[in-house]
Amino acid sequence: MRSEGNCVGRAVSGGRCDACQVRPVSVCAVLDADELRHLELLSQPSCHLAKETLFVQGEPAESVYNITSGVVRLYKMLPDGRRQIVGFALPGDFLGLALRDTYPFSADAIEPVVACRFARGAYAALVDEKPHLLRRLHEFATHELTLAQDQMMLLGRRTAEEKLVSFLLGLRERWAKLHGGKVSATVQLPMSRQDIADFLGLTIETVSRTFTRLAKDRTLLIVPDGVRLLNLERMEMLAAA
Amino acid sequence: MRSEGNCVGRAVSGGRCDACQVRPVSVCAVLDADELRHLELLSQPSCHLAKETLFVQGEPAESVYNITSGVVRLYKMLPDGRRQIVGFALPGDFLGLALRDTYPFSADAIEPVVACRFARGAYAALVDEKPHLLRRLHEFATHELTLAQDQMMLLGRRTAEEKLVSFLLGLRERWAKLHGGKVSATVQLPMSRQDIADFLGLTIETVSRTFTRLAKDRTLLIVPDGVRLLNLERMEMLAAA
DNA sequence: CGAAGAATTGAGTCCTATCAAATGCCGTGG
DNA sequence: CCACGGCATTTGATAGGACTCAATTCTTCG
Repeated sequence: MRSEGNCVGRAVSGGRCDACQVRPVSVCAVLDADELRHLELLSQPSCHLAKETLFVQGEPAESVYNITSGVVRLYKMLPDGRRQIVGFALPGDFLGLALRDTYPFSADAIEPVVACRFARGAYAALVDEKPHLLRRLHEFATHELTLAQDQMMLLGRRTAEEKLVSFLLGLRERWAKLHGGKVSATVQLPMSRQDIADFLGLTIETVSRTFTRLAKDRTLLIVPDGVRLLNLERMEMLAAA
Repeated sequence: MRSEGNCVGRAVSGGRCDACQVRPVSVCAVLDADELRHLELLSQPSCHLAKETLFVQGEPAESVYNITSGVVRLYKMLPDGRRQIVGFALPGDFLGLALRDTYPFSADAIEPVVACRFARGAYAALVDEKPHLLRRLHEFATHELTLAQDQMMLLGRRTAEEKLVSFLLGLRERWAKLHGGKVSATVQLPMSRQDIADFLGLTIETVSRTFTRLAKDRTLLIVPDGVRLLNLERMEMLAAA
């Protein structure tokens, strides 16, 4: 039982690729004006409230999504309730890279999310006739794979403190790319402590304690909805170590 | 300092796609006879002794590889020596899916390995003119991504026993695919205990103790270079849990 | 047969998890 | 405006699973 994710009122996005803020960093960046017009015809704006589910692991993958704003958590669950977040999708990210028939993980909006939604079949057909689009999808997929392998290193071999610091630096990097390369000392954290814990393979208590310790160190400052990084050098040491 | 990986004597493989045992399960399965002949011209047989390094993380990616026999470990290291194995490449697997300019991880042969090696540039050029080959690479990449995400769940949220059992069942599945779907109760383990530990985010002692416990349980039997699964039902319970 | 590496086993410790309680935050409604 | 309730987060006390260090034992192979 969840909303279909249609935007209230008129189409907010999806019909307006030429004005799209995230196009340069998203899959669509490789399409020319003609192709964009074609894409617009296929796209449906899709808006989601915070905590709303976009799709559930194992369900038939009817749609693929291009996130235009907001953050989405992607996760897998074990039958006993243990959860592993496999990634956070930021604006510009694409959900459904595999174009497979069922979703390999669940996804829900962490904050209000706007996305371009496409019927998977139609999108796959477009990809079939546009090799450069396929090429782009492949680049995105292999980039995701690299991130996943880095995360394996993090989950398997790093301490709680290293995990948290690496996470913050990695997120900072991703926000910077979205903001035209401008890095900020403040890292926005729209996700909860529990989400962070489930991403890093820790408990919420350990995440909280580690934040507190780093704050006492003056390594960072906890601010509303984020952290301000005070000692970048030390953090980069910890993340590299 | 490592051998160039040229096979001793005449070309053993790489020039004989039509006789290739792993072609049906590998990337090349989508190529027709003409394309295979073209591919043969580009391919260079590449043989590697046990423990030999194929390539090192960060190096310029001169070659891509199609494994025809043997097992390769793929891993990342931290400056202080901690290691995370991000995957084991089996016959049919492709190394260099991303076609990027540097290798994102290191690779070495666990046992004697034979592979088809291609200059990355030439292979990329071929991919550019054969969209169905790109499509195939993309399928492989997204499959790898799914495996990586499953591994994230394993590393972040499973206990030592669950990790080991999931690993054994997963490997059994992969061997079965290679052997035409015939599953065997015995799982070959060409990798060392240390390799298994570094794949599962454990220490060698914990791996060893967990094996011993499962053997005392009569859940499995430790045999030379592998294990025989005695209580599949119990193992599947543990892996699902 | 003997050396070297791999694997196992044992004892003790530590990092992170667990359980529990207190505090902080925020939107609602009196 | 402020009290209240519900949820998120922090903090505290304790426990436990996996790690570390150390010593055998088992394999392999010259």
